[in-house]
This record gives sequence, structure tokens and C-alpha cells, in this order.
Amino acid sequence: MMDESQTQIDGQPPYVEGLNESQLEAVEATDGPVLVLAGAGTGKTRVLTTRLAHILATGKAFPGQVLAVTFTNKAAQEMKERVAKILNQPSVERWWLGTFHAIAVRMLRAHAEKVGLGSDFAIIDTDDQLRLVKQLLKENNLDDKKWPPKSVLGAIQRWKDRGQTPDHVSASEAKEFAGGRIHGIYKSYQQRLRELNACDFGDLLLHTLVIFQTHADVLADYHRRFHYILVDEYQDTNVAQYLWLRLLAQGHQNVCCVGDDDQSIYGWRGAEVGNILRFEKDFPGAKIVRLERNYRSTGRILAAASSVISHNEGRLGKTLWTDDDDGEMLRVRGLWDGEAEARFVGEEVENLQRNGQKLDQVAVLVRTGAMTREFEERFLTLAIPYRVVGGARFYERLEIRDALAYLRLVNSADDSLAFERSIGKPKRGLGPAALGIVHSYARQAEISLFKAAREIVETDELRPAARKSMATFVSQVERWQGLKNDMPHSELADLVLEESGYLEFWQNDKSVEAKGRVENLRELINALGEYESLAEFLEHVSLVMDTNSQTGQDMVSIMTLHGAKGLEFETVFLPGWEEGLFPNQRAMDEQGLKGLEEERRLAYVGLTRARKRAIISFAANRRMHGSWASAIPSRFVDELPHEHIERESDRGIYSAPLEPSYGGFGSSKWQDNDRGSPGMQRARSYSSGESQLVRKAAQKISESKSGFSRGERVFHQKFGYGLVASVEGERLTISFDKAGSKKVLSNFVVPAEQAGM
DNA sequence: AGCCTTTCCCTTTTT
DNA sequence: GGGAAAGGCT
Repeated sequence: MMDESQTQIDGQPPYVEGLNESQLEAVEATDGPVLVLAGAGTGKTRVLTTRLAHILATGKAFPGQVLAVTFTNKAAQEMKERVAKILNQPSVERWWLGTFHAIAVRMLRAHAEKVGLGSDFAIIDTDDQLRLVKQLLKENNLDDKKWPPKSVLGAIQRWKDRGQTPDHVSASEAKEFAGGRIHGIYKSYQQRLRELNACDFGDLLLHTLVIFQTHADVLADYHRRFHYILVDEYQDTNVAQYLWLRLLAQGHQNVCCVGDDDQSIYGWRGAEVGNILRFEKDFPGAKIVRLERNYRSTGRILAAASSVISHNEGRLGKTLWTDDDDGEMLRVRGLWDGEAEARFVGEEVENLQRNGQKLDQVAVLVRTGAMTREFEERFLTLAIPYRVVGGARFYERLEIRDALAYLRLVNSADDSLAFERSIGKPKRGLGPAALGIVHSYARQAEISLFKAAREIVETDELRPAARKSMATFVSQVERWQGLKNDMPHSELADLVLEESGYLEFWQNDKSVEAKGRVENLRELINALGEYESLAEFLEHVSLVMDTNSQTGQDMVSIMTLHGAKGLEFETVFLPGWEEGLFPNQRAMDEQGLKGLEEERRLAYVGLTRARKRAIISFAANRRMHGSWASAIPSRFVDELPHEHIERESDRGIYSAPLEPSYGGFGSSKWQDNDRGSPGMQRARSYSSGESQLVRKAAQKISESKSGFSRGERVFHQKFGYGLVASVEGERLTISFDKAGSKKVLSNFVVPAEQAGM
């Protein structure tokens, strides 16, 4: 409940100061449906937050009566912080403010039994999803070469994104995949999840949606509860989310959706721009507010972004304008290859740094996650501090997922997926054979793997050695569970990892990564202490799957274009503007014009992240999957307005014809280097034909040359102490005590003794 | 069962 | 160029 002193605000509330007319309109039009069409950099987030604060501060509703939904945890976090600040609230954790998934979990826990789940259901990760699908394919004798588990899971997810339970998939569509057999897999997949008392990500929304549709009383309750609904990034809603929202909003109709059709970049995840176009039909009498004044970028940047996006058809059409100066020209630079591009960006960053630019105001926005590596390597050698946003996530690491499996098992012994994962690691003499016996026993008795194991150790089904080992495991798990209520959970986690031998498994491992893994495990145990209970921690992990890495430090950000949505930087580098890479060949092959337009919106998003400076680059050659591919500059380069850009070429790259027979970017099938389809030839790999043996021999020679050897303890001027993991000429891969594993140049490294250790 | 070697596939994008 | 899975050997 709110502090009363904060609810009374006379005259013009201070928090709306400085809002322009349209923004004010969007904030104050509190009753009835409102659609805010907000262009990039128009203060959309501020409007949404202020609107929420305004509803509460004017006493229109209590905090518990407002539902505010965002797409990303980042956006939710930002909104929470801002609202708390505006209204001077110590905590907004209990409010209905969060991502679609976080809100859905909260609702689903309360009504899980209506879809055949317990309220303590587990949320499974992609790993478990795939394992399940693989099992089901095998059981149904479907060839996993012809039906790769990933594609099958993709089909299932697409159905879920569209809000279709197995029963709601149309017969004709079901037939499309393996004559309906994939649809059958979907059915048994859902069945299996239910038996496991588990949900995947898509289920969180799908189940909640089904509950709304089938339990009028539940929906009516939520109607009564939520007087106001706010939605951010409405253009990114998929069908399931759209239906979910529409049902909820039909209560008070006080729904305010904020979005930008030009920034719809999640079509591949089932997002439908159509949802935003349909708003007026769904909510008759809706008020439409347009935010077109851009406060972020210079005139030239805005002109460039507008010019590119104008090549798309079927837009709602907004005309962004700014009072800001024209600013600097945008720069477009062509380079010989990816390495040269990284060198160029590195140099430019150093220039900016010399001119006093803060590095946290610089970002490198790439199309694919794999592109980050080149920049990382370059920044490492130049000692430019950087962070990869949304890259390798802490909770996705192997050792963390393994450890989490143990914790899940302790939290609920019937989590069979966790059982399967924990029992194999560390080795206990219980391999596929033993597990198979437990599996079939469990299937027959219709009980969880853990219960089956407990019963099996009383019989002669397993060989004596396996039986003994299994009995030990079962009693260990039972012991840990018994301790659950008498022990602080981070202590318990420590104990579990210790007693299970999992920690020891990595401590005894001599490989160079092992040390870092042990540290990660310690970090996990520490993180656990911040949560109320084990269950709460596990839920947080499955929903957020991200650690808030060191923020607030002065570092260049490297991230994907998708990851950059909602952010802004003074200077933005946009590398990799090459046909095939960006626009992405696969997107175009699979989605045609629709795919291309989404790529173009991505370009628009990228450009509009920049406040003052945008530097676009492309490379003529790029190494992909170990072989070389050549490409021509992206068509998006040609769509930039000439009067606002400066083209620079590197040794005539931009205008010079590429070497003969180097066509586009290869087909979407990523053929082997020596084949390749006609007209889409790829350059022959420099390394093709080289056997692994030859490569290894070459590696040995270079190891002796660099003066460092594998396993040596060394000191790096920036990252501190570490162990040499591998040596390739001048490049060392070092597993650092503090900074993880990194590739560095050997001249930045000295033997540990010399560093005065 | 477990270890080592070879082969395959991969790179769009994320809650 | 790298990680996972399959395959082969002890």
C-alpha cells in the first residue's frame, strides 16, 4: 500500500514537468483504451512510467490494481526503479509489474491445478526441453536426422506462441509435419511435462491463457483486480500474449499499449505487428497518441534511420523530427576482412577515448552473437575495457546447470529431468544401462525416476555394484531433503555439492577451465544467499537466466542489435553490414520479403540507438565456420541518404570488384567448403584439407616459439594471474583466476614469478 | 563403462 | 574454429 503522504499532489504534479504536449496527453488520458505510437527516442519509457506513477499518485488506483507488463527483465527493472523513485516507495516488489512471463508465473502458481499441475511446478530450460523431445522422437521411432529435435521443438514453440494447445492445432496444419506425427509428439510432450510437474517457457503463458478461457470466474477475479493495464513494446507481442492481454483488458478497458511498428524485430518469435494495427478494432473508441518528437539523436542520424526504414511497406507511418542540430555526418567504411574491421573499430574507440569520450557511451552492435569475438580479441589486445551484454550467461554454463540440477532434485525429488542429469555426474558407475532400467520401471509404475530408483534398490534388477551405488545416491538425496528445513539454503547447497562429489569432480579435473568452474560454483552458492528460499531462487534462475554483470563501469558495450533495443549511446558502431549477414540470408530465405523488412527494422533500431555518432562498416571477406566467405556491401548501405554520409574506403575495397567467383554469402544450408551450389560459391577454406594432425603439429611448433607453454602460470597486465590454456603463435589463451578465459597477445604477458608473485 | 578420437553441425535474433 | 555427439578402442 502506498504511503498516504505521497498520494496528495496539488496542482501540476512535479513528475510531469518537462513533458511535451503529446507526452502529457498519453500520461493523463487515464480512462479508456489508449494506443501510444511512439517512435524511437521519443521518451516512450518515461511516458509509460510517468503514466503509472500518475495513476497511483492521483488516487485512481492502488498499486495492486495496476498491471504493467514489459518484455525484458531489464525494462521491468528500470520501470520498477523509476516508479519507486518518483513515488518515493521503498519497495515495489509486490506490485503487478514485470515481464509477461513473471506475471504469468505468479498467476499460474495460484491456479496450477486447473491445468493439471501442482503449484510447485518446475520451469525447465532449453536443455531439458531438447532432451525430452529427443526421448519422444526415439519412442516414436522418428528419425532424428529427418526431424532434428531442434526443429521439432521449434514447431512446438511456434504452436505455443500462437496460443494453440495440442487440441487446438488445426488438422491440416498438424498433418504438415511428418503426417501429423510431430503433432503427436507435441501432445505427448505436454503430457510428459504434466507428469513431471513442469512447464516450459511457452507454457507459462499458454496455461494461463487456457485458464482464462475455461474458467470465467478466475478471469472475472482478475478483471475486478486490475483497474489499469499498461503494456510496453506492444509491437512485440505474439499471439498468445495478445490473446492473454485482450482477455485481461476486457475488464475495465483501461488499457494503454505503447509501441513502435518500426521496431518490431521479434517476428521469428511469433510477434505479430498486426496486433498493433488491430488495436482500434479490439478496443473501439481507442485514443491514439503519436509521439514523433525525437529527443535522442542528431538530425542526420534521424534522417538516415528514416531513409532506411522508408523502404519498408505497410508501415503505420510516423514522421520523426528533432530540434537538434544536424550533427556529424554518418560514416560508412569498407574493409578487407573482419579482422581489419575490428582493428578499425578499435582504433576509432581509442580516438574517441583520447577525445574524452566516456566508454560507457560507446557501443558495438552486431547482427549475430558470434560476431562479438572478433571485437573482444581486438579490445583485449588494445586493453580497451569492454563488456559483452547478454553473451555467455552465467546460468547457462555447464557446471551451473549441473549444480542447479542437484538443487532442483533436493527441492523436489520428483523432478526427473534433474534426477537424470545429476546421477550421471560425477561418475557413479551408473551409466545408460542402469538408467534405462530405472526409466522403464518408472514408466511402468507411472512414478518419478527418483521413486523408481528407491524401489529398484530393494530388488535384484540392478547388478550388485550398480545397486549399491544407486542406494547410496538415493539415501544421499533423501538426507539432503531432510535437511532442507533446518539449514540455511546456501549452506545446504554447499553441502550438497560437497557430498555429492560434484565439486570434487571439478577440483580434481586438471583441465585449465576447471578452476574457473569451481569458482563459478562458489559464486552460485553465494548468490543463493540473497533469496528467501531454494524454491524462490530456482524460480528466479529460470525466469531471469542472466546475471547483472558489472554495470556502472566505464566500458564499451558489445551486443547484438536485438539486445540493444531500448538503449542509447553517444557513439554506435554498426559493423557487418554485408549482404547475407545483414540482411541475414536465412531470414530472407525463410521469410522472404517479410524477413527482409524485419532485418530493415533491425537496421533502424541500430541507427536510432545513436545520439551523436554512427559508424557503419562492412568487410569484403569474413571467416565463418572456419572457412572464408566473401560478400558485397549490404543493400541497407545504399539506402542511407547520400547527403548525410561520408564514405571511406580501405585500399579501394568499396569500389573494387571482388575476386572472381566470390559470389554472395553462401546458401542457407552452410555447405561444406569444397562443394557449394552454383552461383552461390564460397571461397575455398584456407584450412580445408589440413588434417587435425597437421594442425596440431603446427601448434606444437608455435608453442615452443612463443616462449610460453601450456599450463604455465603467468601474469597479464590487465587481467592478473592465470594459467596458459593454449598457445598459437603470438596468441595465448589464458584461464585467468579472476577474469575467466581470454585470448591475449603474448607480449602483454609475463611469467608469474617475474610479476613478483 | 570410460576414455580418446573423429565427425558433424553450426551462427540469426530471446523471454 | 569450436562444442557436442558418435564411434572406436581398451
